[in-house]
Amino acid sequence: MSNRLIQAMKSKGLRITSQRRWIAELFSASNGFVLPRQVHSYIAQHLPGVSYDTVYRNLRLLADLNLIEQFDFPEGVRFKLRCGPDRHHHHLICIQCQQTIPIDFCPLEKDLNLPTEFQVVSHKFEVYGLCGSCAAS
Amino acid sequence: MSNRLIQAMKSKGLRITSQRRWIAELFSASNGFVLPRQVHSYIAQHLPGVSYDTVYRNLRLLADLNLIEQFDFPEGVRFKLRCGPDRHHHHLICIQCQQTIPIDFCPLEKDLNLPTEFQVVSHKFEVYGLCGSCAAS
DNA sequence: GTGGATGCAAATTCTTTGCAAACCC
DNA sequence: GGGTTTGCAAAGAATTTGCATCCAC
Repeated sequence: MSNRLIQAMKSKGLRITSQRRWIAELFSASNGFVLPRQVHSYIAQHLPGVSYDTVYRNLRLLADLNLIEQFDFPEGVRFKLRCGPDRHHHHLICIQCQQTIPIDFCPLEKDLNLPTEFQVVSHKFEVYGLCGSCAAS
Repeated sequence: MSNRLIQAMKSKGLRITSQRRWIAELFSASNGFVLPRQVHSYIAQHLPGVSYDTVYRNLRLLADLNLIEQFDFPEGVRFKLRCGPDRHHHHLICIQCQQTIPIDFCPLEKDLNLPTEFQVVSHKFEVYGLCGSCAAS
């Protein structure tokens, strides 16, 4: 029950309510991107009566604290547990199940030949496709 | 007045209204990402009384027809003219003025060492930062 | 003339906010 | 107990839809 997210929340001084415990539970069990409404219906299975805005507020809070990662998909915003600070990496993202698979390759480590006057601040690199199990089915 | 977007709209069988002419004008004059409301206020300067939903509907339509590119920024969705079919490329994107600068480098042409069971469908690679003029000011 | 496009208004959906009651520490 | 968090309800914002009128072809 004391997963990484719970620990991180504690260290930020947040109170560990049952709602937050289940949010942490969900993100720890999945490495994919989920929609706010998916989070809410998951929590509601365990805590009937949980309000949508509590879930939403917590997702926003966790994203602001940089504990989860926010990502804008065409169907709307999705969240996933932020990867540990171990090593910079990117992801393969399954377009079917939103599962993510880390990859080590980073384009910015290559010789990009960028115009010198452009000051790089950040970058985004993702590969979309079908993961092994989604491709099989 | 007969820019690429206008031609593309004609070839899709769309009627060229003055609203659409100004939308085409805007996208042809800019290589950056613009918000729907920016598009609307630009059109409204030339066509007072143009409705927001007409602009919005047309942006959606052009995006569906793949003539403009939709992109989700934190402040909301933005659009820009789709690059010509000349050569696959990526962009530097200025986080200040949303200007884009094409770059030839494509990570997928490199040796990524992806897991073989993953079927790649598409990819995204963008570099964010400050363009020359924004960095100077 | 006719079907597609527009403008208006209202409906949906998504996201945010205020506040009293409930609960964690 | 005290300050956070929650649930409810309502406000805002973004996006979509219905429909009569208008206009490009």
